[in-house]
Amino acid sequence: MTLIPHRTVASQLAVHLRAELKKGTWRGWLPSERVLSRTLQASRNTVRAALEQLKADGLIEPVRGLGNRVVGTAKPAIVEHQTRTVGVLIPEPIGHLRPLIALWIDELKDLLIEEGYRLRIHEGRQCYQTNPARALDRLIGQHAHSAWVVTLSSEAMQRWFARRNTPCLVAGSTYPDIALPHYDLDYRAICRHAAGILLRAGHRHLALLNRESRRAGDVDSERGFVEGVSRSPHRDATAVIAYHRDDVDSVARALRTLFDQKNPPTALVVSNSYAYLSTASVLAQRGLRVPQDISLISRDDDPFLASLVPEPARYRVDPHSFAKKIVGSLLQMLNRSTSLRSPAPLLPKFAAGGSTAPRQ
Amino acid sequence: MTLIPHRTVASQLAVHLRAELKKGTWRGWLPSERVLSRTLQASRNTVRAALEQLKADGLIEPVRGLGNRVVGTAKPAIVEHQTRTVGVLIPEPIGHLRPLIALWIDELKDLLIEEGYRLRIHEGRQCYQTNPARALDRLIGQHAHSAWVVTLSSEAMQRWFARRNTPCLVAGSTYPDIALPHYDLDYRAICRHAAGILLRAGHRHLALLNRESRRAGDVDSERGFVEGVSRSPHRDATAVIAYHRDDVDSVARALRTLFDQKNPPTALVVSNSYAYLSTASVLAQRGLRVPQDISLISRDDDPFLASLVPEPARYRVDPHSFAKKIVGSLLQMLNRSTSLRSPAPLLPKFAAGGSTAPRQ
DNA sequence: GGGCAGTGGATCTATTATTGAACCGCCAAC
DNA sequence: GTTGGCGGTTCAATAATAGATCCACTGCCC
Repeated sequence: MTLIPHRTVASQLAVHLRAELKKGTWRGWLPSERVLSRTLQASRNTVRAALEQLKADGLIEPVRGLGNRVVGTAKPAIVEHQTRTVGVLIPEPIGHLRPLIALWIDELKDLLIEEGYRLRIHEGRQCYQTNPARALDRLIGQHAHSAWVVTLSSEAMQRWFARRNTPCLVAGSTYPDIALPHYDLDYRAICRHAAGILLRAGHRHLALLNRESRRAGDVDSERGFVEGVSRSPHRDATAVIAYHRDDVDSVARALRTLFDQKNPPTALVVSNSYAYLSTASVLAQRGLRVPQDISLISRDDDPFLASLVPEPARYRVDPHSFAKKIVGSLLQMLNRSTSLRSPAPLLPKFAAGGSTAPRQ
Repeated sequence: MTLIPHRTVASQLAVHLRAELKKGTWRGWLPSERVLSRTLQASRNTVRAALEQLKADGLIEPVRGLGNRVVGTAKPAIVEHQTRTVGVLIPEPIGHLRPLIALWIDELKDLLIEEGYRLRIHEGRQCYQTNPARALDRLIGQHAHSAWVVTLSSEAMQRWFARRNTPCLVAGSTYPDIALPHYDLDYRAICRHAAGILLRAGHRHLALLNRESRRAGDVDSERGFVEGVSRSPHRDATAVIAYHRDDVDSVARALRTLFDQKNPPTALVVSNSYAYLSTASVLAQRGLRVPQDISLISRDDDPFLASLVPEPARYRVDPHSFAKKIVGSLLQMLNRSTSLRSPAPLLPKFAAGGSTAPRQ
């Protein structure tokens, strides 16, 4: 599999070269890249990719016009015997997270074990507060992981990690001007699409039920949702956004404010599958029926949604492929093969379900 | 460095598979190509390319419709328990299981790694059919695990394992005359308790929505439920049991037969949290309100239930302590220190929630 | 006997790694 | 200064791989 770096030719060459260096085959300067390319039976590009890894480890130092100088031989031993663990930062006990998140973290654990890494889960509620610096300092200082995977991260957390050179992968979206490697769903496109679906079904008063905390993904959602409505040909279409926290009551409150107004929405996009459950049951208590009285779309997926009647229209994600992308980026980062580009965000497939209907 | 492409993934896999074959990891038949592709993290095409090399070496012999047969019957290597792995047998992909089950399997994985064991998850739908002997023969024969953990097991499966001396722990209840070590919740006590709660609230027509498959835990539930009603001082109390499968439609059908009869129940115990979701939403569609029109209790717990309005009355379980019990029994079994007694079944705490009300 | 789920066999497309070849600016030596 | 070799960069073509979809075959269950 090409995503796993050590299976690529470049990484195999890097391993080989590291061994040769350690043996002391070359002192002073490496053979030129063109020569290496010939002796190692690989193209110069591939050799260069391998050399890049050695450079990142501080073993060699390329000098323009001269060659690759051998620098230090002490380092690699330390690199080898490093802990080889990866930390995952989550805000709550894993049992409280959404099942889909638990699933991909689980997959990530398996994939990393296969690669010789152990995954350590850190439930650090303090790191998710408004000023996380102290908590993060302590946590990251205490645990010498090879890399960190940060889930559900706040802007302050992302800024903190961006300032350090701790290897860090954001599982989720990043805020506009933060240059951290990240991987997430394309929430902007999702919500734009959801708005389009509802508008085409004849709805004109749409609402987005969004998390109050405004994580990057939520901001993107909002942006996409508003775009979807404002760029539509329907000039009479309106978009309202209501905010909720993670508890049931706040969802109920948000719904009350939405539906107690004069011109209540006829279609709702819910940004979170737990909130979808709350929404569906609160609407049922108010005597509103899905989809006859109101159409619902869930932005997030979770296995339990399949047990609802009607089945929620939602954007389906495969936790396995999500975990694979994450682990791919992670290993790339751990092997320092190249400077990491964030993979393109994932655009999940829309499953129509039965929770939307044309406006009556 | 040879010119033979040692560097392609396919060739690396071939090397790896050759080594595994020599070790005697698989006897008789190789795992199916699709399974190999998953465990080896490579596409089936690549796996097939690797298998082709083994075939050319005469190590395996593919049989259409059956699998890849191991030919070179060198010798049953004596490396029996060097593997130090534990197999978990589940009927569906882990993402389809209830989150709570996924959670304790996850915990189990962590705890076992700490003990030096690897957990291998086997999704064997065939092993859950009416006659699982063949599928089990093949699965258990193929994988030389130190022990097996069997979840959601049928009676036939338990009998199969009881006849062997394969170390096996049943995660769940056992059928009456089967002497396998097991650990589960005390479903009999739970359902007896649930019936008592509803009777004390004035309900007289109770129903239990139970799984059709009648696993041991479901049988216990039924027994406890009937006991709870029949032993009550209320002579006019009746207990009905309706059966459903694991799909939403069958739950809807079961509910229809319950509520279309002349004297419908006013209180319902649902044996499964997914079925609880289906039940709640079907009732909402019929215009019945919880708890005003009907009281509900969920026998099983799952995190997502907390997002429902009203919050379901249910029996709460801590997946961590459940996993610890399982791993405790398992390690006792693996170390063969003493003959294993099954730990006492767990009686979880009742959380009242808001889904029950006195009969109007 | 038919339906069904699982198997290897085969094929297709999209993505990615790798190749092989340009060209650039830099360096030291002639 | 010129020259040839060096690393740095880019590019298009190619090979490997992933991932999906069919097929024919097998055995089990109904």
